[in-house]
Amino acid sequence: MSTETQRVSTEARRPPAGAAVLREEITEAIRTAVLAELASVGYGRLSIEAVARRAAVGKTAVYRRWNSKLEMVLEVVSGIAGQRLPLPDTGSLRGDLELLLRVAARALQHPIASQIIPDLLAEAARNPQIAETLQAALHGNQRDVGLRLIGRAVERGELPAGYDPDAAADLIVGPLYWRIAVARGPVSDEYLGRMAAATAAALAASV
Amino acid sequence: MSTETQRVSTEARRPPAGAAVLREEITEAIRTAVLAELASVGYGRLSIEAVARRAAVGKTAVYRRWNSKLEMVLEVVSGIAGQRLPLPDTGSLRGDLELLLRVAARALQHPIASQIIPDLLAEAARNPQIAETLQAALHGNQRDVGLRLIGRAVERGELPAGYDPDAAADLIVGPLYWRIAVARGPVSDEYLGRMAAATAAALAASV
DNA sequence: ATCGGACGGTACGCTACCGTATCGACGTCC
DNA sequence: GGACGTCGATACGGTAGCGTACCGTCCGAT
Repeated sequence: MSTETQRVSTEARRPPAGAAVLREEITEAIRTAVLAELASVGYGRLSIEAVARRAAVGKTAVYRRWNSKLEMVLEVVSGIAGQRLPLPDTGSLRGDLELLLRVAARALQHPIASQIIPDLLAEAARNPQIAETLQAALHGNQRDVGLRLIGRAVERGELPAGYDPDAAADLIVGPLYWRIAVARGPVSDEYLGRMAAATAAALAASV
Repeated sequence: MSTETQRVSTEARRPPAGAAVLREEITEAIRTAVLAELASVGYGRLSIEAVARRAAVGKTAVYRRWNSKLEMVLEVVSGIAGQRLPLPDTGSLRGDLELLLRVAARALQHPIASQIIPDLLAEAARNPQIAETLQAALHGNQRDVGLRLIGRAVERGELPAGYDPDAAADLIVGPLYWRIAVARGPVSDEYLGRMAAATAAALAASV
């Protein structure tokens, strides 16, 4: 029920017999509209009608793809948030951190993302479905990255073994998220550098 | 316009001539209802009618106090978030941090706060009025606390002078906020202790 | 050439809120 | 006792969105 989004076709879906498939261009227009609408009014106020209006599409076209606002939003955001980001080995914990922070900062500073992410995170506190989806898409990803990063540092001898990956993630992502999505302060290169140094020290100290 | 919330009486308001004042018990019932409603549906979906229903009060009573949902919410939340929290000097940076984290954790873990705060922060990204209010009430407060805390540490010689208070606030509040309000992980005493140690190290390293 | 299905558009009845107005009941001050 | 203002309650017309059911059109597969 939660994974089955009616009959979305990212590509496939064989035409049953006659013809006519859901047109991908229209699906894409709707996806874009969902994101724009999410950014401008948030999940709570998002309405199917407004999405259809913005996509310049009939309500019918939307309901043909998803049964509800929740289904629609889940499919759209998980498609985006599920992308894994590679994290090359820079040779040092400090370097890995700085790179990670830089990549994360770029992503978080995207105007649409910086509106949608806090909104969905807040909504996740009320809606288990959303929480689950974000958990799978975002946190899972971040935890993996954190684990890899720490694993390397342990191998290099920069950190002792036996680490709590969740606590590490808090230390790594927390300050940046606060800075960008909450306090909404400026994020300079120099700031990211200091942040990386601070985080490296924090990780080393939190055994 | 933004500071004048119609004619709210926290206490005063002299009866003009005849008599009959807005009854404080009712104002209080509405305030409670606003918070409960904010927690359960968020600012976006919050409706005056639902607030009145929950407070077991006529819509009239609400409109008599505030002209709009925005005014109402701003007055209610700033009344709560504006409370300054004292921060006794424990004698060491590490101790001050641990105490601060403990107090903040208690506040953030309150079930109503943990629903409302992320919601309003997300909404603040769209609504300048809300952003301004939260800025004044929350961040101002936190920055002050951070400044005091760092000032003491500098006096003690635990930290070098010339600190960016905003960056310090990111390091102090960020991880905890992420842990509680976003990742929603458990927060044990032991966790807070490790966090305080990590943050102290981070502060020392981020010159 | 025919058929099937997705398309935009429109209309439907229904519900929820909006913000305002008006009502009688009650308390409080003059 | 009279005046006044708040109280809950109810009703008002207006707007918005819901989810469904139809149109007639277009297009690709048979």
